[in-house]
Amino acid sequence: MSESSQPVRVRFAPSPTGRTHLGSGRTALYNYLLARQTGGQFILRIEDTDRKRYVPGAEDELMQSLRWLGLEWDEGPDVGGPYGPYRQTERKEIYQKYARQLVESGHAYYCFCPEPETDETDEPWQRCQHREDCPDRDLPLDQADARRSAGEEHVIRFKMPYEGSITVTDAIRGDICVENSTLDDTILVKSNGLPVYHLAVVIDDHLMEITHAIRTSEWLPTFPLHGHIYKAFGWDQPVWVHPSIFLKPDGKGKMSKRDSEALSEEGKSTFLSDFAALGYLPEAVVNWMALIGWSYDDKTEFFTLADLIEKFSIEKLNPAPAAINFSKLDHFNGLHIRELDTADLAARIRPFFEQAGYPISDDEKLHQVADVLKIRLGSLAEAPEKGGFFFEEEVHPEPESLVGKKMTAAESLEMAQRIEQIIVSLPDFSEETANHPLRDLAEELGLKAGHVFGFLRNAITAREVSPPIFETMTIIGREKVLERVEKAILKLEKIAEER
RNA sequence: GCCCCCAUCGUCUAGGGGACUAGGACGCAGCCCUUUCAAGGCUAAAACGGGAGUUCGAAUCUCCCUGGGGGCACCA
Repeated sequence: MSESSQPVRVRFAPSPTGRTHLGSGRTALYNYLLARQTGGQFILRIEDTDRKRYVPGAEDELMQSLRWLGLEWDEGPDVGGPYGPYRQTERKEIYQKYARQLVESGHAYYCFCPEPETDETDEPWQRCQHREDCPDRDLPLDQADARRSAGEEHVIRFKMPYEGSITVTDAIRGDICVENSTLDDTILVKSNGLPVYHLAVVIDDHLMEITHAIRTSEWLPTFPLHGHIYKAFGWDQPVWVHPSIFLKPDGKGKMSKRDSEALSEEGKSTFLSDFAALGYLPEAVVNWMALIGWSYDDKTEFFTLADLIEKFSIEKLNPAPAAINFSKLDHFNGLHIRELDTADLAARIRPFFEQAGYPISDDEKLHQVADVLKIRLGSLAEAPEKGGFFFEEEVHPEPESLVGKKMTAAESLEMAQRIEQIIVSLPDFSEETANHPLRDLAEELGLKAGHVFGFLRNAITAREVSPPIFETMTIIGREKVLERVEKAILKLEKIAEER
């Protein structure tokens, strides 16, 4: 509770180049938590300066995903705010003005070198690194301006000092010192006039008065460059925080497109917009991803968003890369499902039943089903599979499943008939009234209670596993129970005859 | 190849010189509960990468090695 008790201004700044990933979700989450914890602002900024990779619709998908997680932003392209515009392509003039300032102060230069052939060098490090070999690096500004106004194509490059070193500071790693000789004259403004990330991020963070910049450790290699740009402008830097990246479940490298595709084939995903359909609660996803690279103490793992807002701290961020673990997500999903109140759960499983072809008309029944399913659901998507029979008009058990273990069909038939009699004869049908008579029946016939209940389970649900049979029968109702038991008896009669 | 980051059970982690016979969680195995399945409870197996230092004392500090990860675009 040191620096973070002052209201922060943080931003989540994705580029709309594809679907939103789990890793982005976590970065957004951490930003959000810090903002809410300190009463500061959470800003959404769209970094869309790469027109080639721009994907229409990505921005909508992104915003929907963040809102699904519950991460509402205070300023952004759709909600506006006093520091807009919040879409970088709409800030082009701003960048050009500051880039020019950098050139005039001698920290950057116009470079007229043609773009190198996109030669098929597989190794990125073999490409032109553009340092001493650039003839334009020390071109007098008036000459450069003349060539520009003559329409000559150019970019603006940062003029990296040949000597010396720079130290930048990451909140979770400490100081990072790099020799300038290992750095490049990186392009700041492309020939189309749009800035690259390195320039835009510095200018925007400064102008938007960002106090804490949280981004993944992929940015560590270019962090020193950003330090140089800040220095060139003479601006103060925000507190930099670089949570480490997520590794694939096997811990070998970060997720690639191929990996994502492989995951979706096993019914998993790292795309935020997939989790809802897979039956995951946003509460669980939030809990899960918060804990990949961050921890609170040595025992607490269950967190709501509100808990996280209260407990999150930069100090407890782990600098090491972390593998994602889907079984842990399943675990958290189960925990959060069980935390839901029944009406809430009912509302959340309803679409899954409907999508599976079970039209739900009886709200009271849905509520009862939700109640009984609550401790059995690892995911909302399992609801139809585990409770679909509650909504089926008829059920079709395998005849053989009605024959008890180590019992003959005739014995099973007799048992079934006696069960039916009991259910019919009861003045009032409930667990209290039916339990003992049914158990007594088992004893009388020299059977185990499991035989009786097993038969009922198969007859009524047409499956081997179900919620406890009395709860199940109560929901289905005595009338329907009897109907299904009678049908089961018919099947048993048939089997018994054939033998 | 060059630069940067990192290093505790299979995985996520607690730990920041003595409280460590290294704790928790997931998963896994067993047991209990039990009409099935779960949920819940209990138990087990499971880790400080290696080597030098510093220190009375190192999982904790330093260095080297090894290993892992990231980056090296007119992408972010």
